[in-house]
Amino acid sequence: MTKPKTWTLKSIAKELGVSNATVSNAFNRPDQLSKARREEILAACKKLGYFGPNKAAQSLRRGTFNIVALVLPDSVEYMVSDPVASSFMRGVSAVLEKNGINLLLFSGNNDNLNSVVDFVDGFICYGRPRNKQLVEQLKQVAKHVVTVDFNIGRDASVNVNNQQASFDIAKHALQKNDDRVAILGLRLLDNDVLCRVYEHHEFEAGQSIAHQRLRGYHQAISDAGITLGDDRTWNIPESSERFASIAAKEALSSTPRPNVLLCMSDLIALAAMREALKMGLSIPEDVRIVGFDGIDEGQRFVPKLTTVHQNSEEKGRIAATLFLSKEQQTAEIDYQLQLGQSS
Amino acid sequence: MTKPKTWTLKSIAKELGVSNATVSNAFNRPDQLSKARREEILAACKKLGYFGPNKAAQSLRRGTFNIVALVLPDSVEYMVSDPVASSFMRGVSAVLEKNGINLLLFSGNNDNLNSVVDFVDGFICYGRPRNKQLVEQLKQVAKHVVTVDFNIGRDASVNVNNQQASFDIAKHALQKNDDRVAILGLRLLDNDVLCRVYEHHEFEAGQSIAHQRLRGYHQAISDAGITLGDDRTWNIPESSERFASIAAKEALSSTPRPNVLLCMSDLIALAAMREALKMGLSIPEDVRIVGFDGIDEGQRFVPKLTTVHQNSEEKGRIAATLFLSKEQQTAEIDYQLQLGQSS
DNA sequence: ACCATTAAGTAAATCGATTAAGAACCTACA
DNA sequence: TGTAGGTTCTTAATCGATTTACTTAATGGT
Repeated sequence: MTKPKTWTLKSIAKELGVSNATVSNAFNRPDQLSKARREEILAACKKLGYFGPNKAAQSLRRGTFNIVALVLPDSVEYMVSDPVASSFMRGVSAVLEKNGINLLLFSGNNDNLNSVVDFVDGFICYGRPRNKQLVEQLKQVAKHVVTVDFNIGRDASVNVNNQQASFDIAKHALQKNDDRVAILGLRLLDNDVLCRVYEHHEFEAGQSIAHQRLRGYHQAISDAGITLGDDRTWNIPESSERFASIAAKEALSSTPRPNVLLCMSDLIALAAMREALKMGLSIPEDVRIVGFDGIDEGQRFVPKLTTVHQNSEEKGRIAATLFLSKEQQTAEIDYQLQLGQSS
Repeated sequence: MTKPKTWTLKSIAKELGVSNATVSNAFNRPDQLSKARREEILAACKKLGYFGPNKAAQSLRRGTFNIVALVLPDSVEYMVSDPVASSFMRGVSAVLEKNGINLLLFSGNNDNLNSVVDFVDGFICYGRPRNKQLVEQLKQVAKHVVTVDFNIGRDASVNVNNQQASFDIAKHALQKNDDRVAILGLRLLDNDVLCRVYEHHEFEAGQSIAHQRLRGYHQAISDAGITLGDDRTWNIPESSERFASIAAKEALSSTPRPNVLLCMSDLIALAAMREALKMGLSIPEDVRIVGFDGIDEGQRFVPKLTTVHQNSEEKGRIAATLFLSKEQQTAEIDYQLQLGQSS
């Protein structure tokens, strides 16, 4: 007498001659019915092929979804390609998975949280999204948010002290006050262009990661008694080999030819090293190059890359844990200088 | 007079003095009401801060969700680490993103589709899941499925001819009939152990990628007039450097020392090359090593890796496109031998 | 003036569940 | 015997929307 080909709570209840509530309780609240009844119902469901309450309906009613959206700074596509970002994702997913929570990838290219906000429990936001609207929406409509590497004054956040770390690595790279420094910056500007940046009034105040790191560099440079030329900074729109190579080539052929290259990511630094070697320069004699992130490939490269290592995976784990705990706090993550032969 | 702090279709309708249906239509079916009414309503909603129908409720009613679950062969964690897998993901996400569809990561460690099946439009399944139950459930309860690199006789699938490709690469690697061959297999067995495999009766019939590739190897080996020793096959449970190194070291120190190493992934092949070099062997003179996948790092390694290149990103794009088109078909993907100096 | 057609909007059923409130029955204790 | 308390189960409201069938009014043709 199996009536519907796909069972619902209601049809099951009718079939078994009990009320809706009883079936629901059998699945959710064992204390609300007798053990005998419960087992009888569960057995019948299994036999009929009803696998339990529909999650979509359940979620609507309960207002919880068992899904968290990971807001990426860029397209999902880009995210998966970036070793640092995927490390972070690895950490996040490990924790969520253990807790039976599903992970939804939300592209930073979207301009509206709206399309997902109604069916997720909240957001983990990895880096300040380019789209300012997203930030506003996170503040206003998100049920729960953990931000990473930036802050919106809501719920929790996890950060690395980018400015301090950049200061440290730059200080290490700089040796004499006649060093010729150039900076290969990652996403200093909002637009997507690869360009040489001459001036940007937001630099000293901006809260993006790039701006924080830039301030660290600037401080170390001025501490070393060096004056940074106003055409010594490049903006690379994304951490990809293609863009980085072009910028590096340009920087290394600019006058005066830099002998110190401060790179805002390891991917950029590696591309720069490849270009430098291709141009016949030796590292670190002719040019010292330092990176940021601490990806594996940097340690395998010859010469080994000098960089700031941040444990991205740990960062992901902490972000996810913070999310689940619903605590309201700011966690600061450690970093370490990783000294190689590139500087 | 803003009554509720969070608006619903109903409360908005009451506030504006129109019916539920009219507000719904204003958002979804412009032809059902006058232009004037519609604009009036939309403007009012914007002003009051109602961002449109709740997606969770909408989904429940409509039965569509704008979410597709990507079923991974392993944990999300592992997936993000594997360059081939992330390439694939990149392709999938690029297409989905363009179509406004969200991507949910579903770990292959889950033993039950149940937790997500009710709120996704379907599944893209990357490689046969270890968990047989998952396969059964995909067949039975999924609204729509596209399988990749395996087949369940439902909806669509996309495949590479693994057996042919493996045959080709092995044929290329083998030169004389006294070659001493060893195979570093990836996930030949269901369990998670790193081991030397002496015999496994499913090998010749199995449909997993590993089994297909193994058959290709076997065929090339026997075509070359070589008899493969029954202790010349290793099982590596996941494509990670750690496991691969151990297996490679073992294989290279086994007797008779192999002079041809057939590796089922580039990651494995690279680890094997590192071990071989560490042992003072020269490549390809002492040992010829070939991989499978065609990842970037293989092309940068010295000596350059000889491998089968499969365009994983394209594979992802095709899988996603197939999913969206809802067509029922099987697509076969090209591969190319990529000849380096490692064989 | 009459009927058919179209446009604009509404009432109410429905998607598939959860849960507060209450009914029916049983036990136990003074 | 009456009442308090505890189990066990049911009724019905609710979550936030979509959509079919229907009402009403306006238009037009003959």
